[in-house]
Amino acid sequence: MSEDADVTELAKRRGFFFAAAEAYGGAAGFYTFGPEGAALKRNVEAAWRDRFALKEDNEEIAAPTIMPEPVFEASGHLDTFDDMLVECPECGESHRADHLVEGATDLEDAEALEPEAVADLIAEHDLVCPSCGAALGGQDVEEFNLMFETSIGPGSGQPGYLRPETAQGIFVEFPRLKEYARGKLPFGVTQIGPAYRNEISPRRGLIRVRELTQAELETFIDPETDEPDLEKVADVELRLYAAPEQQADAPAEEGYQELTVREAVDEGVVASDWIAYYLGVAQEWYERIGVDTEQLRFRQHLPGERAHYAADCWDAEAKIESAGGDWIEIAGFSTRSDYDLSKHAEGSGENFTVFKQYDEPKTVERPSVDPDMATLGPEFGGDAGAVAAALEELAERDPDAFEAAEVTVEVDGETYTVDTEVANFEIAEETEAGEHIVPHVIEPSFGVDRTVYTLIDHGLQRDDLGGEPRDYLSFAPEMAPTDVAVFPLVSNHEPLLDTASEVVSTLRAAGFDATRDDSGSIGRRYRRQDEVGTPFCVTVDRDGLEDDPETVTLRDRDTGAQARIPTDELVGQLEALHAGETDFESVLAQYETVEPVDG
RNA sequence: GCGGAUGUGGUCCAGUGGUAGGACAGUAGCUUCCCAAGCUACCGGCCCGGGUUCAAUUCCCGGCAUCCGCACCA
Repeated sequence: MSEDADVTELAKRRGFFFAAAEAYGGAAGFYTFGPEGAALKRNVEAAWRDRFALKEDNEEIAAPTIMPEPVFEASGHLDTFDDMLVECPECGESHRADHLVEGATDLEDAEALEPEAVADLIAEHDLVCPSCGAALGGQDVEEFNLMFETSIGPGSGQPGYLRPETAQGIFVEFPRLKEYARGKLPFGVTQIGPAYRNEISPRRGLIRVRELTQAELETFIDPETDEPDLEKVADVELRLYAAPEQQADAPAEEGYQELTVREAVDEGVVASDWIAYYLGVAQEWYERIGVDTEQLRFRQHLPGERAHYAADCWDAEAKIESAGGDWIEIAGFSTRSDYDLSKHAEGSGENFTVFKQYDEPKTVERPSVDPDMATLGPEFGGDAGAVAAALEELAERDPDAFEAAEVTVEVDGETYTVDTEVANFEIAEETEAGEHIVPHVIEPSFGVDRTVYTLIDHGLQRDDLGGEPRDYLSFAPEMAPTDVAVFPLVSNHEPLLDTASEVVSTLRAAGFDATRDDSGSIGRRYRRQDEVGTPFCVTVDRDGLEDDPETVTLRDRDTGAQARIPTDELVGQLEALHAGETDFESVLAQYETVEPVDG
């Protein structure tokens, strides 16, 4: 992170990201990732997949981005994604109409009303503009649905929406996913992909966009028995900014609590063990991918801030210098309870439960009747069915009634008397092996684009090297768009060109994303790679060709230091560096170093 | 959506009622054996639409986009 370097300018010039469809004037809130940015994003996604799917033993799916309307009716997005705004005729400010009404009346869910009804309420209660005090009565209440609507199929078709979060694609498929998990909790399902929000006013480049990439994990648990393996992250240090501290009238820094995951749980700062667990996993992951942990914190949502589904929620926030030093949300960790699965069960009528086996089967006595319809039919005619049903109901409610010789039931005000024998009453012993429960959901949800932006912002450095200022991106080797660049020291000497080509081929065969550059001076080529964050450069020079065995120089991006290493040891060293098994210090200690010449 | 500012080669900027220049970047060549060197040449631009005008990149209107503030950000 560097104050005078411009992230947006670098991103455009070097192909990280830029406004989409600029040739046609563009559309706000849409960005294209250029070659460097797309590679960086791929690496972020791969690292996330490795940590949150592979290492956690969760399964990844790929659901459609468009779903039919009932999905979002059930999920609550159709209602709560609708913001009702009213504009002040005097000062022109817009306010949440539903919030104004809720503040002035007993209504708690004004959002569920029609806009016209809300406008009427505003007039009825003589509500005024909170900013300037002008009367708002008679102003139109406008509705903004933040979901992109489309229609499925020809003609008027079936209404559908682009998903506002990837999560719903997991929730609606729960009946299948639980089968795949063989009905056993806990299990987790991940998804990485785009989500769409028709923001009223996209701003600040990549930070608020209309199409974003989410990486989400839905962990399905039995809230009564399932515990996370807290030990794995118990000692990870977190910077926590809890709700009470945010409400205190003090600078943010004073409200921070630096606690380990274990301490956060023991002291009750983070109420849910599951959330604490994922905060720890996330902290480690952020360190791994190169987020500056000095610019990272976990902030608890204030009670009024939570999403419609969330019981408790913490955000990971990164401080972004290029966004004016603001803290921006880069991930959210929510306890969604059984909200989503219950809503989809209700909306679809399908089974969104899992069967929870008891440790010991329970034996219960269940009274039942099996009325002899051959007797009841002739006796009561068309009412026989209803009488049978009434007997069943009576058996559950009052089994003792069947101890008499006759039982009486009432159907539609009429009393029927039945011989107890005809009812075939008995008390059966039934064994219950378990019960059907709706799992609860713990959701870590990451914004991939914002993470990419954070890596660029935190990684961008400016220093002096060789007596000249330079900008470079200090990406972790695992994240860098290009793994290694190979240069012939000069471009007018055939053997150097040939050897450089061979080295590139060898590196590519070993799985590296290697690039080659022989245009311009060696210094210029180093700077080009520095600016896109390539961690290592290999230079083929004439001295090296004369060595036995042949050598090349290997340069470290951050320091410019160089080691002369045998060409056939290059792949091994780079693999170790890339995997974080060694660092450049060790490489320098192991080989002859090359003194850079200033100027 | 409101208010303000802005929109000129790839990038950052200057400038003009008679269609425009710099710096950096890029390409080719020469040079060059380790950190944005030099020389030569080249490539490349007035956001879009309408209006005023003999003539608009310039002035006016509208649109789109970007930045800042307000609101919004489930």
